[in-house]
Amino acid sequence: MTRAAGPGVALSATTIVDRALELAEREGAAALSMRRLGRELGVDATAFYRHFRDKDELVLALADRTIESVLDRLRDITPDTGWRSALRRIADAMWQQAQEHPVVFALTFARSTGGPAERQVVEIILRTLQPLGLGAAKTVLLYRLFMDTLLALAGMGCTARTLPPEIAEKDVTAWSRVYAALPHKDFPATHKHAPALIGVTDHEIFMASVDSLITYIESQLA
Amino acid sequence: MTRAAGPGVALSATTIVDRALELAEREGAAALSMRRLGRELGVDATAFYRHFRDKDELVLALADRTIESVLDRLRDITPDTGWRSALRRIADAMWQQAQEHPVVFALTFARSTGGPAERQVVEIILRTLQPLGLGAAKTVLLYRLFMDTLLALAGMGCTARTLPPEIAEKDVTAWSRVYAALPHKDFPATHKHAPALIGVTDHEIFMASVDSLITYIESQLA
DNA sequence: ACCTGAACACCGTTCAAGT
DNA sequence: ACCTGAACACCGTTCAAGT
Repeated sequence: MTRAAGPGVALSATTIVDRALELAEREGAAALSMRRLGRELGVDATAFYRHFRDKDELVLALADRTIESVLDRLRDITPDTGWRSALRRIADAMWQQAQEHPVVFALTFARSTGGPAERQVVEIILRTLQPLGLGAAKTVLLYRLFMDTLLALAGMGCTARTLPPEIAEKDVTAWSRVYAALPHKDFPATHKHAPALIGVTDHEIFMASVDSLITYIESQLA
Repeated sequence: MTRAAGPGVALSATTIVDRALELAEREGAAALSMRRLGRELGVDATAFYRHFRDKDELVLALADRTIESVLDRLRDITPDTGWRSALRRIADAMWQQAQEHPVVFALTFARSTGGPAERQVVEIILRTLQPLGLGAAKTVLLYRLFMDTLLALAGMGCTARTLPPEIAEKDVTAWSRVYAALPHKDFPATHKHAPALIGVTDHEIFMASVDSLITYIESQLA
């Protein structure tokens, strides 16, 4: 019989999320189709609809699953952890999530799952900012600034890194092909800085952003 | 005859970009299909392939087209414009681009077009940062930090705003439905701040980010 | 030189039928 | 209660044929 995902393993939401996560990260977002996932699970493509309303619900479930590992990395943050270290640990955990699950991160960084893991992460970050005594309006603005900036930066990086191979190639080489070749005459600044620009890594930028955000929050304390 | 896009208007790359841009922004990314675009232009879906290699090349052409209006808004920046005002004008122009062409912005903010408009914008921003005398390494890092942060923030916003209607609805209401309803007992910080969090706008965040980036660049001058 | 249209190999999703 | 499989309404792209 070819019905189940394995001997004695009944199809369930958890099994589907497990396999879908592995499939997406292994073969890219394009491979995350119902027919492909059904093959992976040994069931018909449409069996899926007994467990999820639609594909988007699965994608959000994948996101919440990857947020669980973020949550694990934040467990040792206590009320005694300084807010700077706490924010750095949160940023680190987001960066790691993006590196480990770039396909799902690219698919969902602009979304809200509303799931259990996401809720807990939100609570932890708000608890970090709350004691700064900035007042409600400033606290929520800085929360959004911090979260949105880092989610967006990491998400943009994952989007670029997980483009279909042919397209990714073209994009990555845009700087070395076109920008490095621009003439000094009309593009003096680009001509001068293109070589160095190619060398800047996403991680450097992300870390500079964390520094910049922490500096900005400090400036708001006065 | 139904061959041409209009009386005397032959099919050309420019005509295709015009119509595709209008179609995408009017009806969303899902409407930007070859068959739909062909109908719009009054030609067969596959006539397109006489003018572009593939759909991705069209998408990048749409991006470069929307960057032209950014360029127009930066024309009055001169060597005499202070770097702070210049960066603010650049940020404003990017924000406007995102508001006017959210669908194309969402599709391409993580990409490099390598096109003529993009090249000129890059040159203008590098010319703004170059005179600060930060040295090559710091100049390129701050260039990437400034550009990537603002592109990513605006792009994430456009992605959220241009989701298919059913999905967008679910996402937008996640905060008001789930977060505002979390109990004080387990989620005291979220319970307290959820109402205010719902009210923070993308534009406030974007402007706070511009402030934060300029402050950070200032701190690097010392 | 450029466009057509059939065709290929895919999508997400619905629904009646099976067990 | 859950899964199957045909079917529907789509995709992007290729290629031989038309003009």
